Amino acid sequence: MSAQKSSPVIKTRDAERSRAVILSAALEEFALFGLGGARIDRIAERSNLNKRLIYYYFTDKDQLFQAVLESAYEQIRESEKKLNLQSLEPATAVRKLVEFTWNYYLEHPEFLTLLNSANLHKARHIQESPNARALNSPLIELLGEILEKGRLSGEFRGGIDPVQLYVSIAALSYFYLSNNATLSTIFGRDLMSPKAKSERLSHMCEVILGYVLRN
Amino acid sequence: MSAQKSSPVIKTRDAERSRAVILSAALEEFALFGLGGARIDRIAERSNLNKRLIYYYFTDKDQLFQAVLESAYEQIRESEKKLNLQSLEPATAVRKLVEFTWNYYLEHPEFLTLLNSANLHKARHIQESPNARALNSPLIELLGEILEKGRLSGEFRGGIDPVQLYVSIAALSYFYLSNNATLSTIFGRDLMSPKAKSERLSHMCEVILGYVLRN
DNA sequence: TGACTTATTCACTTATTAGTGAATTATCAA
DNA sequence: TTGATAATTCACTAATAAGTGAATAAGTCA
Repeated sequence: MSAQKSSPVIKTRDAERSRAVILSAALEEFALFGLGGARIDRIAERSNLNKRLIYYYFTDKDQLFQAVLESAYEQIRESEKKLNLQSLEPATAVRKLVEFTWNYYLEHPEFLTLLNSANLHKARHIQESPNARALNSPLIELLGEILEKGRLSGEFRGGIDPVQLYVSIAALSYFYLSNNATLSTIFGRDLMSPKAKSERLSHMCEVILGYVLRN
Repeated sequence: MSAQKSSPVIKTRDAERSRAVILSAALEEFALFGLGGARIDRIAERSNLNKRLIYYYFTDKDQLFQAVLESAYEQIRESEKKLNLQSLEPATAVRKLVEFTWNYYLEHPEFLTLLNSANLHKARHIQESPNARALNSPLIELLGEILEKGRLSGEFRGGIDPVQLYVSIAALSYFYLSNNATLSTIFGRDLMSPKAKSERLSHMCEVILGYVLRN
C-alpha cells in the first residue's frame, strides 16, 4: 500500500506557483476550445491541480478567462516594448513593425483564438478588467511619431491615421493565421508551408510600404 | 379548453420549410455563441419547432453546424457572382471588390463569427463537407485576370499573387469588424460610428490601391 | 374513405459540467 | 512545538445538454 509514488510530483505548497500553473493551463484550454468549449475539469487535469483550487483562486470560469486575457495582453505589450522603433528610419521602423506582428502571432497562436473568444463575447471580459485601459498599446503614439517623421522627410504620404495603419498591419497577419484552416482548405493550398509563410511576409511588407511610401 | 389559439401558428406540414427555419435559427445561434456555446434547445425555441426535429433533419450538432456553414458560403458566393467585375477598368474593379467585401461583412456579421468557429475547429466541418471544393471562390481567377490586364496597361505593378491580394482585401475588413469589440475598447474609440466606418473604407481602398497601382 | 408514409411532438435518459461545503494538510510565526 | 492560517483535496449537488424511443397527427394517394 505504501508503494513509492510513481511520479515525482512536487508536493510543496506555493500559492504563486499554483496560480501561475492554473493560468497557463487555462490559456491552453481556452485557446484550444474557446470560452464556450473550455472545460474547468480539463484545466484542472492540465495543471495537475484540484479543480476546487481553480475556484479558490479565480472564483468562476469568466473571471478565469478574464485573468488569462489580461496576462496575454501583458505579454504582447511586454514584447512590443522591446521593439525600440524610435531609433530607426521611418520606413525601416514600419517594416519592422510588420515583421514583429507577424512573428508574434506565429509564435503565439493562442493569442489569436483567445482574442476571437473575447470578441465573440463582445469584449465583456476586457471591459470588466480594471487594467483594460492600461492595455492600450503605446505603439500607437510611437507609430504616429514615425509617420510624422516620414512625412516631414517627404518619404511618406501625409494624412495617415496611426490607428488605421496599426489595425491594418495587425489585420494582414491576424486574418491569414487565424483563418488559415478554412483558407487552406478552400484554396486547396497549404498556407503554412515555409515557402508560403515567407511569401506572405513579403507580400504584407509590400502592401504596407506601398501604401505609406509617397511613391 | 377549446379557447382560440393565442398565436396564429401555422400548422401545415412542410419539410422544406422546417429545414430552412431550423437552418436559419441555427445560423443565429451559432453566430451568437459559437459552436461550443450554442444550445440545441435554444435553436429549437428560436425556430418554434421541436428539438427532435433538428436531429431528424441534421443528425447531430456538428452536422447541423456543417450545414449552416455550407449555406453561409453558398450565400456569399451567390453575392460575389453578381459583382460583374470583368466589365470594369482594373483599378475600378479592385476598388469595387474592396467595397463589396466591406459591405458584405457589415451586412452579414454572422458570417464572421461562423468562420471563426469553423477555424477554431481547424476547418474540420468544411473538410468533411462534400461541397467544400465547390466553395472555392471563382473570384480568384477573375482577380488574376484583372491584375494581368492592369499590368499590361502599365497601371498595376507586376508579380501580384491573386490569392495573397484576395486574402489581404478580406483581412482588412474582416479583422476590423470581427475584432471591433476589443479594438474599440482598447483604443477607447467607437470604431462602428458612421464616420469611423467611412474612414475605414477610405483607408482600405488607399492601402490596396496604393499597393497595386504602379505608383 | 382508408391505408400509408412522413413530419412532428412528447417524455425521457445519460452524461457532463459549473460550482460548493467541509475536511485535511502544509507552512510559518511565535 | 504549537496554534493559526493559508493551500489543497475530496466528495458531492443541481442544473444543463445532447441525444433517443415511441407515440401521434397531417398529408397523400389508391
